[in-house]
This record gives sequence, structure tokens and C-alpha cells, in this order.
Amino acid sequence: MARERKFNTVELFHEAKQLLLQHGYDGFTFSLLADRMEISRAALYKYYDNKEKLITDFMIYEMEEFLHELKEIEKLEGFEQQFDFLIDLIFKKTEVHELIRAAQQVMERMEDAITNKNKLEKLPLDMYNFLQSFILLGKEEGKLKQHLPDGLIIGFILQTVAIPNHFGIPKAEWIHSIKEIISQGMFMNNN
Amino acid sequence: MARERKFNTVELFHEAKQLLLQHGYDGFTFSLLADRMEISRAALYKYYDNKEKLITDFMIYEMEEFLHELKEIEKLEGFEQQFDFLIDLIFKKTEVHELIRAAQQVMERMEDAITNKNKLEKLPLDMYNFLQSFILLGKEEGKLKQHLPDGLIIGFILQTVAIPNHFGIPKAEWIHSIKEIISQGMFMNNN
DNA sequence: GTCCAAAGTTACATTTGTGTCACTTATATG
DNA sequence: CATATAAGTGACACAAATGTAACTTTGGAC
Repeated sequence: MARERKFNTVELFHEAKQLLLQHGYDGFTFSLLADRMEISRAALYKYYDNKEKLITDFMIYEMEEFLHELKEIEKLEGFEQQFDFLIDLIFKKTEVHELIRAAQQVMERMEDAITNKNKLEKLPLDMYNFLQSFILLGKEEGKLKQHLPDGLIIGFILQTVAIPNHFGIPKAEWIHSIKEIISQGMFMNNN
Repeated sequence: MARERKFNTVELFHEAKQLLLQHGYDGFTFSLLADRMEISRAALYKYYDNKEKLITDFMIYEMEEFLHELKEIEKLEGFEQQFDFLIDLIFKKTEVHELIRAAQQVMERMEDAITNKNKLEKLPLDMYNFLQSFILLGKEEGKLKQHLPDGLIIGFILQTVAIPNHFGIPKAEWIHSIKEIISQGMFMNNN
């Protein structure tokens, strides 16, 4: 009983992601977004009170999706299979990491929109906590070194995705080498 | 034969760095910077034509300083000493990495200011090339695995600085564990 | 002490973004 | 086919950033 919508949330979030990755929080504007969507700027205000609301809604959506895919890890048996799955997932969803970074920026300037703030603060920790059971499995199976802090192990793995491949090493070799360094290190064993 | 300056380039770049790290390229403004320096905005235009010029000048300064400190590495004998020096330097100058990231953002929007553009594109590569002789030494001494791509080894080491320490693990333990993972990996050797 | 040149400021025009409101348009339903 | 209603637009007032130009201040040289 009303007119058809010109865009949906998935499209909107897709364009928002591009802009956020390109310009960061401060460079993200409703004008840019509206232009890309080929709608008027005012139309965006029908759905989101302001920039903060839109961005936080988007980030929550994005992180929840990542977390959802991540939960598939539980279906795999044994630490080494889970390890491979995790690395591959991280490289499939390269951006989530940058977005978590951007999320910090947003939170610094958030007084209101408390609902979202709570959710947004909780999600990265949820992810870390969820991954901790994966780390625990690795330590129980005697695969991971006991004395390394869980937080570092998780952070280390997640961070590898951001290593810039300046010399254009082929993706397969790149990921393979990263797995090797993470697991066995870059030193020879001849000391 | 003229009036005394209220600020010097070092102060200026110091404040610029804070702002850039906090707000990124898009959120960096002359107003913010002038406020912090307690000078008028217009005074900045006496020295820099625009935002791009100031930021690129600053980045070149910052990277050159890092490169200069990095060159001290040549005075050290043997790969392992150099390895320790490099890790410590990276953790001392945590921000350089984020700045290199921000530099990419700037370059995308640079048509003019060609002089700076060339210099700015060159510097990260200079750093990589310089570090390659360090990698070469490691491989020659039989300390580093021959088959790992140089670019990955360098990138990997530089990237560790950005791992977020969400759980506040003490700095000494943190850095020590990172060195261990880089060199020996996080897996046990019992496979 | 005068005077020049560089340092700094104030004030203005322009542009870009924000948020709001009155308005128009499309369409499912009766 | 009439109409209620959500979707979308255009236009306004306000705020903030940019770049420039005319102005004032300072301090060393003569």
C-alpha cells in the first residue's frame, strides 16, 4: 500500500562499506553515499537519524555476519582443520579488520546512540571470546604453545591479513607462507 | 630582521601527527591544527599552500626520520642482534606504520604537488629495499628460511606492531612473545 | 629613531556538509 | 478508480572548512 523502495539495506551497506574503507569515518558523508545509491540525500534521513546511526548499524551488521560465518568452525573436527578454516575465512573477509579499527574511531565520539554503543563494544569481545575456545582446543591437543597469551595468538592470526603485498606475490604462495610463519616461525631450526 | 616565529616545524609536525592518527586524512583540518598550536589558521597558509602540501611534507619528514634511525642497524654485527634491534625500533616508533597507511589515502587524491608525490611513493620502497639486505644477511647466515619471500618477512615483522593488546598484557611479555612467534611459530614441535 | 621584511591576525567569499520540513509520486487495497 | 500511506525530492537555515587579501605587529639593520 505504498510505493516501491529504490534500494535495500544490503545495497546500502555495501556502498557504505566502500566509502568507509576509502575515506574513513571523518570522510564518510551522506552526500557521497546518496550519490552512489542514486537517491536523494534526504531519503537517507528517512531511515537513519544521522551518520553515526547509519555507520554503527552497518558495523553491527557486518560484524554479526562475520561472527555467524565464524561459528561454522565448530563443525570441524580437530585443531588443525579449524586453523586452516580460520585463516581462509580471514582472507575471504579481509575488510572486517579495518572496520573494527574504524569502529574504535566512532566510539570515541559517541555520547548518545547508547543502544548501538553497547552492542558495538560487545561484538569484538564476543569474537575474541568465541575464538578462545579454538585456542583452548589447540592447547589441549598439545598443538599450540601453552605459555603464549591467548589474546596475542588471536590478534596475531587476525593481523596477518593486513600485511601489504607490495611485490605482488601470488595469493596461494602468500597464504601458504603466512600459515608456515604463524605455525613454525621464520627461523631455521638449526640453532 | 623580522619578527620571531611563534612555532617551529618540529612542534607543527608533532601536533599534525596527533591529529592525523586521531582523525585520519579526511578529518584533519587547518582549524584543528591552528587551535592546538595557538596560532591563527591563516598563519599556516604562510608556510603551506594547502592541507595536502602540509601533510605530505610531514609524512616525508617522518619516514625519513624512521629510515635514518633504521640505518643504525648496519652498525650491528650478525643477524640476531639486528633482528632484536629492528623489533625494538618498530615498537618504539609504532605510528610510522599507520602513517604509511594514511599516505596511501593521500596519494589517491593527489593530482598536483607532483614533487612530493614522487618522494612519498619512493620512501616506503626505500625502506623495504634497505631491509632486504638485513633479510639477505639472515638467509646467508642460515638463520632465516630460504624459501620465504623477502617481502613477506619484512611485512610480517612490521605488521606485528599493530596487533591490538585488548587484554593489556604487559609490554615486556608482549614483545617477547611476539619475537618467539615470529622466529619459532606458535605451534609445538611435536608433530 | 626610522623603516623594511617577515610573522601573524582579522575579515570575507566560497564551498561543502548537516538536519528538517513541506511537498510530490507511486502503488496496494478496498 | 479513489485514496491512504510510505517512498522519495527540493529547498532552506545553519555550521564548518577552505583559501585569499588587506591589515597590524615585531624586531634587526642602517
